[in-house]
Amino acid sequence: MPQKSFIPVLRELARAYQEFESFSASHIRTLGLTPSQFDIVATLGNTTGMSFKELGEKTLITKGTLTGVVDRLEAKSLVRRVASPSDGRSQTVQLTRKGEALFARIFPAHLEHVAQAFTAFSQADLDATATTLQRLRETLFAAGNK
Amino acid sequence: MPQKSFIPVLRELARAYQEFESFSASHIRTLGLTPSQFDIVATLGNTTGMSFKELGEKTLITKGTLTGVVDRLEAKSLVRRVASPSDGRSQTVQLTRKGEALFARIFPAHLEHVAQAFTAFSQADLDATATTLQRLRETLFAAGNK
DNA sequence: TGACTTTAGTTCTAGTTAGAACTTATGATG
DNA sequence: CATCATAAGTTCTAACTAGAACTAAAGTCA
Repeated sequence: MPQKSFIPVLRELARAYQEFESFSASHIRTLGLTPSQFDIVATLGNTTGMSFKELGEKTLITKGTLTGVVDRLEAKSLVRRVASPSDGRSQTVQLTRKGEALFARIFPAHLEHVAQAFTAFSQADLDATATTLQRLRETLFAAGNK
Repeated sequence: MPQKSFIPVLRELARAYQEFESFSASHIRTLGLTPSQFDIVATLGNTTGMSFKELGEKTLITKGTLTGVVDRLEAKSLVRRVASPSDGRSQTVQLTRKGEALFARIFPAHLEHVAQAFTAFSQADLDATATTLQRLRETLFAAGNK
């Protein structure tokens, strides 16, 4: 490994991520949700629901946190918990009618908002960037699990 | 902007960042600090101290949060607040003797830990990745401020 | 079947987080 | 100099966060 040249990579990774987060979050808040709540609604949209486990894997929210986020969405009548028929430990989380309506209204709007950030990127740029990030992620994953 | 091809970029960005965070944070916790506390100690190391404003810019921690993090480091006697002589509103945050000793002990150790994640990257890879991330960050920044 | 282990989700804790309102000090402008 | 706007930190609130301990339900295997 060459000296400490990985430090700029980490600095830029953190800055890029936080720049995106703040850009995205400020729009999401105007839609009446927190970023985590939006993630859950967006993930459940156009599905028949999924378990906490699956929802956590897709949104990168750990299970302890997820319980609370789903609680608050349930309090807003946007999602519901349904006991799994096949597994007595498992809950299926689904959008309610109201949740589906919200999803239909805000998800395209948010995508449109985020898309504006990428007007300067060509298709080739996007592909190359995704590939670079994927390699970085895989490297970090391997390091964390060895 | 070409369709929705920016979505994989965002997914990989979030996953890479979180992978790094969890890899880094689990090591930091074994050293007795939280990630935010470590960031502050690492930023203050080998300096004569800096204001909350400067500390916030370097660590990406917003001022409201920073007050609490510094409070807890002060409670551990790792940093101290010193009133700025030139600006009555400003506080300078410095490592104490104990904070400097901690910095000297854990900062190199953590760098070493993180370096292990990058053994598969050549110098050219690192440079290219940093450049890609920098461009992404600048694009997102421009979008957030227009 | 019975004992053991694993898994799904909840609960609890300490800490972080952003944003907004607030206090005090500084700077700018007439 | 007086007024007004800006800037630095603090405080407050609601929510998220990871991790660890816990409960209950499956799965494993002898």
